[in-house]
Amino acid sequence: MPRNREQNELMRSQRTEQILAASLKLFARRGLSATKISDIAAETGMSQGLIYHYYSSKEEIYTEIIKDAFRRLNEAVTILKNIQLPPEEKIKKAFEGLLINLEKSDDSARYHYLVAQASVSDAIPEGAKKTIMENRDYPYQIMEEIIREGQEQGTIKKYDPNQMSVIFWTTIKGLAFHRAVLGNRFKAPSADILMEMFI
Amino acid sequence: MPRNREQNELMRSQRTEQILAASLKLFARRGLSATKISDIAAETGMSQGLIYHYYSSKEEIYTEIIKDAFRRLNEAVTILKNIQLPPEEKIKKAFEGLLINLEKSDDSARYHYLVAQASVSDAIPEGAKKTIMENRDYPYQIMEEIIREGQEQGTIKKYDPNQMSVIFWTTIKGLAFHRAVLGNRFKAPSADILMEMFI
DNA sequence: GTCTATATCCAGATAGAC
DNA sequence: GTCTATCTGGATATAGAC
Repeated sequence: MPRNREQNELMRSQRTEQILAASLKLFARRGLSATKISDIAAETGMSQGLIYHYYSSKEEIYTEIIKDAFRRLNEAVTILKNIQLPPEEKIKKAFEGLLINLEKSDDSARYHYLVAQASVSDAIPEGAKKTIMENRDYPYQIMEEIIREGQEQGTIKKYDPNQMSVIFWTTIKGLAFHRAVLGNRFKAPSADILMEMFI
Repeated sequence: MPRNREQNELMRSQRTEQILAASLKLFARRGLSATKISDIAAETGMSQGLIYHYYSSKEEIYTEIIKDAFRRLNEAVTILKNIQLPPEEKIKKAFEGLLINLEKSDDSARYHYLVAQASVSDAIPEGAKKTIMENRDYPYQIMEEIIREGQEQGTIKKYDPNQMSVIFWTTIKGLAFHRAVLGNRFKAPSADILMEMFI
């Protein structure tokens, strides 16, 4: 009994989802080059050959995941930028949202950590490198703008806004790290502690 | 003209130094498995064969570097533990010392970042894994003790000391990350911003 | 779409000359 | 101690059957 077009597309998207999810997990834990296609196959329960039916190389999978990571991050950052709240509350909301995600979602921490790793490494595919170059400054810029605005209004401490933005994001990356080490034993710290640096 | 024993030992230690330095740089940037022995050879200017004269495998080099990293870190932490200063000033000194090192020394950031990476990865040699397991809690414990003491004396803010210790170290790791990305364009933030969380 | 079998290539490690 | 040449294993990617 032949499948129709919708069924085929559904299957295809399910398969690619599985591959991407398994690969994210493995790449975050072992890195690109220590992750074997056979690992991805084992993790998804597919054969090695079948992986190649959907992606032409390990690098292509990796690049796809990096793009996904920035899609998610940029979306969240843009929402933050546009939301109607005073600057100091934006920062609080951002911390809280990020920390909650970090605590409850394995994948959230994995994305953060993978991007961090990929940003440092020069042993990554060209496509991934390009995506990183094009996107990496955006979150820092937006946070810096928010901080500047708050400082003008007198609600945010008057340290160098660029430094403060760097601290905001490196704190998150550091915690994502820690989460990656501890797995779901990780308990996110209170956002209040972090907010002491800003208000 | 034959060399005497001291000259041989000097040469040996110079060679191993070179290999370790080059490997630290490469491992931090690309990870263990993406770093080839031929890369290390090229970076040191030695032949591939010569590397094997000093180390029996890539894993052995890696394990050695991880041990070095903890030797240095533990030494610094122990000094901090024993130095005669009130708790809040210990924390300040610790931040300042770590930030200055991060800014001026490539290797300092590399060690931090490499340990972070190694702590997450399960694709590392057994020996390295063991070293990490045995040492990773020590810095967190000491910092937590210092914080507890300061809280009893009323000089440090009264958030959960365990969370505060985690934040202390993850902040450093996050900044080491950032340093690894930016290289020597990195400008360390003021320790005062970070101290806002503690005093 | 999916699997098994296989070709190819490349990195790790060794051998042996100097 | 150092180099070049080589062996070997394992991972990527392909081919072809079902």
